[in-house]
Amino acid sequence: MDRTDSYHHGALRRALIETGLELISEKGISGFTLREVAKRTGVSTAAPYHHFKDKAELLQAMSLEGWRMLGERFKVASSAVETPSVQLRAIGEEYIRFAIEYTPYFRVMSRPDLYCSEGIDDQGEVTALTVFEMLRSAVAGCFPGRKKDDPDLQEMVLHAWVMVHGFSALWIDGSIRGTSLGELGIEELISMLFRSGPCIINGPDGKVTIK
Amino acid sequence: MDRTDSYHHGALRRALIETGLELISEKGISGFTLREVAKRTGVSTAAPYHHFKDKAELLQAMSLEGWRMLGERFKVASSAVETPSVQLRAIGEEYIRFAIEYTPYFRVMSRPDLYCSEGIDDQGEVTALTVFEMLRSAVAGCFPGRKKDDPDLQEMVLHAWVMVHGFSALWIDGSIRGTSLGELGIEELISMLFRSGPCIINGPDGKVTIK
DNA sequence: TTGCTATCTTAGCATTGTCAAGATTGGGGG
DNA sequence: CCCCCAATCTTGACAATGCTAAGATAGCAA
Repeated sequence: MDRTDSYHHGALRRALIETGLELISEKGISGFTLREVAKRTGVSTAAPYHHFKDKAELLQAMSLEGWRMLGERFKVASSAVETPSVQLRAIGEEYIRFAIEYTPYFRVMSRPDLYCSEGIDDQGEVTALTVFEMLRSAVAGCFPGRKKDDPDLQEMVLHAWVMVHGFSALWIDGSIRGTSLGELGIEELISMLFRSGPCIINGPDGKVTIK
Repeated sequence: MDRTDSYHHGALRRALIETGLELISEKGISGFTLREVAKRTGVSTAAPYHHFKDKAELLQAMSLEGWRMLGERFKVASSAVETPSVQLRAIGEEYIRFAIEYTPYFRVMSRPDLYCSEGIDDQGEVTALTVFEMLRSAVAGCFPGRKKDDPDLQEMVLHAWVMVHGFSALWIDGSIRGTSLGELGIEELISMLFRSGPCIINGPDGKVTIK
């Protein structure tokens, strides 16, 4: 075998990340193996350790890249000159479409337990926080004049985040497909998610009404 | 060592499930190891294989038990003689509180990839579906007279599910704690989640308004 | 007691994460 | 032009893990 194949001249790091994502795409997170990644990339078992401290650090690198990509998408969606609420919706959709289109990234990003040892000053966290901030400011744009800690604003952020994340997680795990909702197409489900038809309204005093 | 200790006389299965949940509670899913479970239960490495085909089957058993428990909770919440919308909210809260109180169960339940090989006729699926059906009928109770495939009804089911699941997932992973929302207490967040303050309304034609 | 069945153990193999020590590469200084 | 050095990669090994085959042991029944 030609030995120069196994010399990536500084590009191994990149190659490992990409191969890793492919592997996850094929076999899921539990099928993600450092040795397999190395083998597929054409290097020895120990080669990855010259670029990543351990398996967790590779995963963290992939996650970090994912957050950066999602951040970029958010930025593009926000920069479109439209009303704030349209931007917010675009951002929400972006979250979901990212999860579907770049599922391996999303899978890693949603498993902080795999690479945040004590979760303190993880750089991935920072990027995730950045993305969260973008969502938050998108919501804030819809409510000009409200302070940062306005309850209504926080509520909207929570709602938005929880919805897009919940949907993404359930969808890529195939949980939705198994139910009666699975008969609907993905596009239909997405637009359904952002629609506001009848709605249960829970008053602060526990009073509940239906609009 | 007293040998009779290692003989569980038919109760090993139970013991393995419980020890397994403890392990997950301590070290998370990635720290869940058949050998460690066996050791903690006081049996040999191979003992679990007389009760479960493999690691996946143990996880499936735990998941199944979790879904049953959640189903029970749903039933209790539903049986309270109140208005349907109050019941629906109770069920939603139940989902979240279950995830918080029985986190190890919830972690397994949200990882179907770990025990659904080809996901076809998994018995765990069935129980999960049962629970989904309970949620769906709770929503349906709020809209009497609507057919099962009524779009509004489906929309509400989707909203409800996605919200409680999204919140639960983000919360137990600690993702919320890292953000500005993390300053709020869990009770505050939960009631915030079920409140309906201002709301972005996306018309079917793409028109967006804020209420 | 004797033998049967359910249950558990011992021993071992393949895979994986990780590390130590050595080999290989390519570019820069002589 | 050649040789050396730092970066990069490999070999070989160990411990932990999932899993299996073969044998041992417990408790029950006749």
